Amino acid sequence: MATMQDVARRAGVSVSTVSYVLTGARPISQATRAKVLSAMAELDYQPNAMARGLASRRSRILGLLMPMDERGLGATETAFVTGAAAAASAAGYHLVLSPIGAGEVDELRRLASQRMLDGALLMEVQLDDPRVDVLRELSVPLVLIGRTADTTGLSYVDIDFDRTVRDAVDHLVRLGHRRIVYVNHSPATIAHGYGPALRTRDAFVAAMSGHGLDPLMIAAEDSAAGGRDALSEAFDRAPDLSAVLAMNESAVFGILGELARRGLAVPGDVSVVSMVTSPQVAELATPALTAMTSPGSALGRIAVETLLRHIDADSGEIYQQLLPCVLEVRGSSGPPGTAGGAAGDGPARPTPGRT
Amino acid sequence: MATMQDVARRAGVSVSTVSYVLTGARPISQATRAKVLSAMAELDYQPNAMARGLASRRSRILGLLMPMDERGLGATETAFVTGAAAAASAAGYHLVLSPIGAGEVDELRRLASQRMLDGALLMEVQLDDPRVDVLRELSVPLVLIGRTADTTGLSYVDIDFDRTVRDAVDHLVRLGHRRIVYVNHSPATIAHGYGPALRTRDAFVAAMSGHGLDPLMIAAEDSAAGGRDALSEAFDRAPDLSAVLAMNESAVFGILGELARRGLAVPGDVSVVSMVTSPQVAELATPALTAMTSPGSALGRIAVETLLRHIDADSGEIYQQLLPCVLEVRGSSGPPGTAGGAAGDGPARPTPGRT
DNA sequence: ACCGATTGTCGAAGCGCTTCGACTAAGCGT
DNA sequence: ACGCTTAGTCGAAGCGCTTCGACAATCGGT
Repeated sequence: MATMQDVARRAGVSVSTVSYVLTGARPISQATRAKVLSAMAELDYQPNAMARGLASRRSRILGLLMPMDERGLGATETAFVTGAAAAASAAGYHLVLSPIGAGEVDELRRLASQRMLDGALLMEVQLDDPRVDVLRELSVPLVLIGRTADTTGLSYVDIDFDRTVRDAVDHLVRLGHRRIVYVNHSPATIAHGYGPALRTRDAFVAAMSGHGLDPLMIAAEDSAAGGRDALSEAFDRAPDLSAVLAMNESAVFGILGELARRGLAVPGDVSVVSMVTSPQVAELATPALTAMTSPGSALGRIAVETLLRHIDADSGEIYQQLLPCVLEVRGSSGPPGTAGGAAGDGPARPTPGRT
Repeated sequence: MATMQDVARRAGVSVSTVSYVLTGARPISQATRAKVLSAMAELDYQPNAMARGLASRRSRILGLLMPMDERGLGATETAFVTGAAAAASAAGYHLVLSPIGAGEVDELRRLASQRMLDGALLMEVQLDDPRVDVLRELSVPLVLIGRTADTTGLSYVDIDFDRTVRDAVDHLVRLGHRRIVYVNHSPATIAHGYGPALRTRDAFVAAMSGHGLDPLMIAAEDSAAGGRDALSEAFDRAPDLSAVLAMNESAVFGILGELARRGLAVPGDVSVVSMVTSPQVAELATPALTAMTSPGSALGRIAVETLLRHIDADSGEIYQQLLPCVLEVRGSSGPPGTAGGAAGDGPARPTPGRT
């Protein structure tokens, strides 16, 4: 392992000069810079991260605090991660993921108070997230992915649920649907104040009302069984329903199963649109699901850029940004009342869309 | 931020003594240790990771190199990660995940040659994985999750595919099935030499032969459509088939869809068993899938323990370990030829055009 | 009672880098 | 011509920790 000493010696300059070449903290002449760079290349020099971190009090590490619940990560999350990692890498930072949720605050405190993190991105943010307090206390810059209840003084990036729901409803209404039911997360989740569930609920009411339609929402457990039950309830309360908008990725499969059991065709009898769903999951269903695809990778990039802005210009300035999901029409939505016909991948009135 | 100086001063000892208390590198009397510890507590002291890393040439960071493909992470992977993180944390190490696949070798080289990693765990190992070469060259200890073609001198932990396939086949045979078809990954995947596909193929042949049965394998594309096609092919080649064993999580949903389309009940007409599938995914199907559940969390723990053994006793000793998936019987498997009656969720059979 | 080993502690020398102050040599306006 | 800023470089002082050698004190064993 070559050190900076070696490079300096070989280039015939002092170590501080080498350092300045690397960091750009002071002007260096073209000639010197060239000598230094070629010495580095010849020695295959790589700065030692620890030494650099110690001296500069900057680790060049960004933490991505990502709870890993049992149910795995959707493609949305992985897209987010890769987007974020690419952005970090481009800026000369490392992005390290740590499976730290609102529960494991201790581990976070360890990480942060050892001064390992220059900043942090929080995923799966709770309305009242203890991780925020820990990081603030240790004055580690942070950016939320999602939103806490009180976002004053906090930067975040999040999905624009209002816009997303509105676009989804518009899609169905434009196809001719009037009776649309919204299958949300479970009552418990809603009662617990889970942001996306609340925001989409309100957005759904607003969007439907805007079209002069009656907004019917049903809360479903996050499981296939929950979806089946939700669909039954939906038919009880609105026998004439022709479209389902589902927030709940697990329930969607139950909904489809129950629809099939009742001998109803998708989208001939009932159209189904899934929210915040990755293309990969959408393709699992038969027919493939028309869905609102989340802007995972863009969200990741923006989050990192925002965090970096905080880090190296730590004015108290804050940035709050929302990105909508984009509609991708696949086989599960079509005009109402065309049972037997429009099935499959049929011409469901293509809509421009894609990330 | 309190430093070690502060602690030493407050405890009335030298810094080296404080250090020895922390690292245990030399014996310290009970009395002194107590003084030091209480000084630490009072000052809320946390050692600075960078300084420690620089001085000791050990970062106490383990890298988990986890490719993040577009399709997201299964529950198996997340269980692995949490298991690994817990084990690392218990040993005083940090586990950082880096979305580094066989493609992004440069990023890995950066990470490793900056001496940031004390060791690495490689997920999604390819038969000939360039990451292994990079790490060896930089002499970073590593443990594979999975296996390369040549594992001499390499430690790994992996799923015991032989045992897993055998258990799955035994389950079906014991239920009375004779005609069992194995739906593997795609021909391309197999041709490319993907380990699990090859190993399960061979294990399937062995297991079936052991029962005096004819081993029929079909390679399916990794998609719902691939599953549908595979099932059609299966019926062409074995009209009397009564059970499907599927390796391919994406294809399973297509298989179920096609079964429903043909008006065949699961498990009344055909039993379906899924391999290496998480409970969460298994529950998505209707009926829920009987599946071989992978030992994700245990795998993670063992991998970390193995890696640590390498790190702090770097004899050339190697460890190679296999863990089987365990059978979890749900609704999709039952005795053959009991259409209408069988176990599971009951009459899941009518209705062309489900899912 | 004396030796060698062990236990317990300290001071000091780094680990490989950044960064501050100092210095030289130009370049500028006046 | 004068001081003054700016570009370009160097030496040295750390950053907060680990670890080595030294040394005093204690402890059997004979």
